[in-house]
Amino acid sequence: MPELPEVETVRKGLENKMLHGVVSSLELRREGLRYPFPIGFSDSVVGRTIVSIDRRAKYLLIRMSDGLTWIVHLGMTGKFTLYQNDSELESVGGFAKHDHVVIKLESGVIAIYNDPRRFGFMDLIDTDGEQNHRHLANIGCEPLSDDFHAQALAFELKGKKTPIKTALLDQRIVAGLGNIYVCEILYRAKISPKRSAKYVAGANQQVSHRCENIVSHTKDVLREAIIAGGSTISDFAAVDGDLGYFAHSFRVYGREGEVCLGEKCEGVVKRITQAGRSTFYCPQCQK
DNA sequence: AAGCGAACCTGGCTGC
DNA sequence: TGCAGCCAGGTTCGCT
Repeated sequence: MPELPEVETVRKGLENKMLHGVVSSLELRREGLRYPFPIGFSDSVVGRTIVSIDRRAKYLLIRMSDGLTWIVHLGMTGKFTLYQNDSELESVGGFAKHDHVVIKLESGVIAIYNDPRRFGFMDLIDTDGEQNHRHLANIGCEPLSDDFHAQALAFELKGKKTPIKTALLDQRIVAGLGNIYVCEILYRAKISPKRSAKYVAGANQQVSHRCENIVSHTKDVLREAIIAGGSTISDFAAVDGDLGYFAHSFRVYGREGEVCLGEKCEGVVKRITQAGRSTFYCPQCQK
């Protein structure tokens, strides 16, 4: 389910209840998710302290004592639910279908990872070797960091024939954008998703106003979504990273056949398929 | 080499 | 009520 803002919301929720906690048990209720769990998973984690919880792109990085990092990717349907203690878990009827991983802390807190489609995965790595990890090695810059600016984006897009929609979904170009937010960003930037990346990058030696547009709208959309996620989960009991919190703010995604929300635009939102994914856009105001 | 489509899974919704 | 078909927010693999 989650794109960058949802993963960030989950990160905050876990941090709120689990930071500085010591893992007392790890129960794996199946062999793996998308990939098998790492060998010796439970033994490696039990007894360690959670030192910090970070995020890179859509990856959660749970930093454990003594240089171990626990990587979690939520895939499409991964979520965590947190309970204060055993009795709180029992009060909701215990485990649910697709509860795959159960983390218990010495404080009594329980975190349950649930993932119906099992596109998510978990892995353990040495924190030192993080740059070399197959999933983290080739990821582009964080869109909310100062490194993400118009020149940097133009450099990445330069010479690419692929549509801008597909390019922005490429995690090597920018980290953490997914299908929904890319649609929303291009809508706000008034750029057609069908434009080639190189067209958006513009001519050599100049900073494309289109890239500036995309960068500023990217930061806006992500920040708004993170705020929406954070404000909705007042009590962090469940950290499900559901896009529902921001869904009412979608201006184009999922609005096929509806009138464009743009000022004075009478266009109708269209849905097309690009690289196997649905793209929603307004052919009238996105040029 | 870049750029597609398919594959990995389950569940929810639509239409017959 | 049942069932087939299509869709889903991600990532990787393999073929052109």
